[in-house]
Amino acid sequence: MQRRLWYIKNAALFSWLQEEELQRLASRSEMVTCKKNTTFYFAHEQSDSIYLVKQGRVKLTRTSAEGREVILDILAPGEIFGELAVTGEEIRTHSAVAVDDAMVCIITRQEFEDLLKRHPEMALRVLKLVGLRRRELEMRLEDLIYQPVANRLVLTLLWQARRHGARQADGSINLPLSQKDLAHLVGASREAVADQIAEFKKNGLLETGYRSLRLTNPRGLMQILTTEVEFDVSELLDIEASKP
Amino acid sequence: MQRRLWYIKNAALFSWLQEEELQRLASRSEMVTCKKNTTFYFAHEQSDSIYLVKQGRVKLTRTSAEGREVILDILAPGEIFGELAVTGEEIRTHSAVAVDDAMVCIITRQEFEDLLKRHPEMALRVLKLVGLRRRELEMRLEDLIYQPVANRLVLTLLWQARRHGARQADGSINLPLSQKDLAHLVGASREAVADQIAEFKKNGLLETGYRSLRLTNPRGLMQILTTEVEFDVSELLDIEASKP
DNA sequence: TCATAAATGTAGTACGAATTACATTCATTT
DNA sequence: AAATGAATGTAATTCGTACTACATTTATGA
Repeated sequence: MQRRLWYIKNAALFSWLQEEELQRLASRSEMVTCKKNTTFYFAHEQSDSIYLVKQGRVKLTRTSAEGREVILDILAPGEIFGELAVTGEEIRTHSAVAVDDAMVCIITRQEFEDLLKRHPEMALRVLKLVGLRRRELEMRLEDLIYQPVANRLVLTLLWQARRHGARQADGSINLPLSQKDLAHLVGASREAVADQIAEFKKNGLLETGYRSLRLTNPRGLMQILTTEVEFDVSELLDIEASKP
Repeated sequence: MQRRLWYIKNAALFSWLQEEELQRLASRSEMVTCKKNTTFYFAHEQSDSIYLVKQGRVKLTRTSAEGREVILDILAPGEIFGELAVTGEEIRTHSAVAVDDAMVCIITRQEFEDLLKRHPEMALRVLKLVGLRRRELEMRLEDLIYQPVANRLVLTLLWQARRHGARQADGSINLPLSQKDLAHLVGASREAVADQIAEFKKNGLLETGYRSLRLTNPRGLMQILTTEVEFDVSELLDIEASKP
């Protein structure tokens, strides 16, 4: 219970609430452990709860009838999902898979809606969240239409690096991602992604591991874009933004 | 002023407000005419207002640095856009073009935020709107990755038919859309779309006109999908759902 | 009303990326 | 510790669709 409180308090969406509300949420929420690689949130089920990631990473996916997967996002502790339940979504359109052993906190939609009623500011915050994710999607849609796999891959790598990358002392960034997941994030075949990775490796931009990558030269990866693409990606990599 | 009030009252997002609020909105909003094919809302500008379409159709687009266009949506009277301004968007990511001679109503973000504060329920409604559009985007993202142009085109035609199609007495549906716009909605080249249209025409599924299409057999178009795709699209065409 | 620009129709070519097919390496489990 | 399955690396082939290039039709406005 104390841990639950701690986790809720540390989620950006809830941190601003008064102690009393936090207590209430903590006491009314459910805490669940999810073993690595298990799906614990299923599309086509009733959209009746909101989830908060407490430990481990969680992969949000859409799976087509033919079994083809799109990864919408990979969430880190402190992030929430399932929030579409309060936007009129009756039936879930996503599934969620634990990428690592994970822990999530489940808040019923009812409870969350009550919270929204008590704190109108919360609706604003959820609105910002949904809006932000929508803008991200619009960007990906555009890239998907107009960018070749190489560019999309770079964008995805930098995006993921920013969200989950572990910065090493030497400036390289570790990314715990399989090529398959990467492909589903990029919207390309696993092989096409592997080919590109091999290419980048040859050019000294990254090193490969089992279910992981190591970006040894993130800045170099960025160059690939700026020569072929016109938009500003510097915000994707906010590392060492002010170096001599 | 009376007309402004009438228009606002007839927008789903505002219709539930009390007369007093409607009056207030009407008096504080600005009404603007936009000639056909003019852009009147620009990406990269400050996100400082919300728009309501009153007359004509409005095309919402994203344009890349290289000038490539994606059409996010085509709006009809009563629909709003620019609502991302209240989701933390500082700078607009869309542009808006009048497809026909159009009229729009402009509400400042400040005014809209005040409205949100006075009516917490409004935040919920905007949330639903943004959430709905996000879900639509996710669907398109998936289609873009896994569906060939033919299927995406059919889906787009049925989607647009539902939103803007003028049903004729004989059951056919008129779609006022150029092939170029269609291509930008589908996420394909103009030529690829033209080829598919020619194919559908040959099979008696539609007829072509200048800047317009006529779906003579919407149900037949749907068949194309159900044989090759697995998901349920019947909701896209809610016409004659209950026929003998 | 004629000129100009935009939209449409079609065909050929080129290219990117999916698909198919394995061989190899690595992790997990019993 | 061996066995099984997953992840990776790579190559050959096929396929879809973008690109290029016009010819034709239709609208628009000078």
